[in-house]
Amino acid sequence: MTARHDVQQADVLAICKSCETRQGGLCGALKARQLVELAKASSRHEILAGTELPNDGTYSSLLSGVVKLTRNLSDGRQQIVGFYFAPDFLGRPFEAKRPIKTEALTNVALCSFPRTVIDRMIDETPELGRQLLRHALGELDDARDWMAALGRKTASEKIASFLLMVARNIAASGHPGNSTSFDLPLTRADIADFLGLTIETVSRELSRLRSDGAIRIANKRQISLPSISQLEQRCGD
Amino acid sequence: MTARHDVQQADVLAICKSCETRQGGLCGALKARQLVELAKASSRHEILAGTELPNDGTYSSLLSGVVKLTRNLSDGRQQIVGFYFAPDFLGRPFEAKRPIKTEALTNVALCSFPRTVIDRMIDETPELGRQLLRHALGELDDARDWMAALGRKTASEKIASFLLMVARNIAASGHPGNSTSFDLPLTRADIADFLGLTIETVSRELSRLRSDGAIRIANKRQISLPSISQLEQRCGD
DNA sequence: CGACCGATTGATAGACATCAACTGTCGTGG
DNA sequence: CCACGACAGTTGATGTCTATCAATCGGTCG
Repeated sequence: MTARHDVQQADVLAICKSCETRQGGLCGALKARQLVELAKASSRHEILAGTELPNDGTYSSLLSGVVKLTRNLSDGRQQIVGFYFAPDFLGRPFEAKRPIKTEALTNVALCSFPRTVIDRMIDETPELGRQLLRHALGELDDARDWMAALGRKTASEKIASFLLMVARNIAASGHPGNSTSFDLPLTRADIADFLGLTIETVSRELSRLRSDGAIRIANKRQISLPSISQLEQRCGD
Repeated sequence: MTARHDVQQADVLAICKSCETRQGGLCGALKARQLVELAKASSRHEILAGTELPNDGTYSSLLSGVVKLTRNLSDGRQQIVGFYFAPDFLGRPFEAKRPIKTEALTNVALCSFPRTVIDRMIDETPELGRQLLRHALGELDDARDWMAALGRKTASEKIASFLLMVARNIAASGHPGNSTSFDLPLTRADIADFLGLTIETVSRELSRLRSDGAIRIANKRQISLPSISQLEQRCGD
């Protein structure tokens, strides 16, 4: 964790520049003066894979890595209810109705902001509040998409949809448009907990997709999608 | 639909008073002057059961009735991804990533506001934007709760959870604390589409709950829950 | 090396879906 | 008034998808 009270305005702007553009405009809603103020109040964190993120009210930009949100039933059954991929934005103002655990799937780098600073800026800049609302609604859309998948898709459609979702979020750019490859940041158990399946079913369906030629698998975690459009056929929607 | 350009300030405040308190403070965030302005721009609508609600950007208070949100897969499979019960607040700024259909399950009464008026008031009153964000996050919590149910609960747990959810939202008040009764505003097909089951399974599980004494059913749609706490045991969480 | 963990694969079981028959209710029209 | 069909719902017989139980494999770490 690195404080930044010493940085100069020019430095700050340089630091923010790289993620500002990628963040879908969250910081982009701010005036330069506010950006400087925010950056000065920000702090960087590195979090190891497997660590639970504190659930205080702070907001963070996810600079790198993948984070999962899980909800548990009383007897230990687990459901992953969401992911964050860099460069996404984490943070939950107001407390949730139900406990949700936030955990790093990979090593993670965060740029965190105290809640008080953001809250004050919302008052000064309604556009920032609008961005937060837009972001929350985007998460809501995602959750509802996965509700449809969990309720109505077959195991194999779930897997196909899941692989495409991951690919869209972390696939290395520079691939020809209709194919891609990436490292899965999840274990089979995590995939199962996300898709409402067992690890055995996940494994079987991945194997089937592989033998069908729809995907290639190297070393368990490295996935290639030779034809994205072909995989989309298998999604059910 | 009734325009209200003629009403006086005192009338407006009287009209709003009854729902303002119930709405979890959405209009409560407004100053009296704004409330008057908003009420003057508002219009009442009555919508028949089974009708699809227009997906323009307008916001509405749901004064009475029940509304469902559905998402469809390409081959006709359907998933209900949310409900609105009076007195809730409907309205989606920014367009959704995926098409979602909004439909009245019962006859519905709405008090609608043009988007432009609300948007301007957000600029004037950041607290209103905060309320909208809080509301969206509440919907997100609900969606994630149902993700866990869809992915990890058994059919019978899903039914129990569903009945409790409906009861909490529409049960007539005045019941002794641990029992309640209500009319289901949904068909078995709707319940199935919400819980990711078939109508036959829904019917069977309802019958089983009835023969277990956990619920009583009169005329297919009138449900009594003799013991809420006993039903909560059957929810899995 | 042995223990452990993630993953794969096989055999079997079970929960829920599918197919089908039937009931009761309602509205329509002869 | 009753016949008729349409529709919501229930219940039974059977099928199938995915879970469960179990064995095995490869990699990693102490």
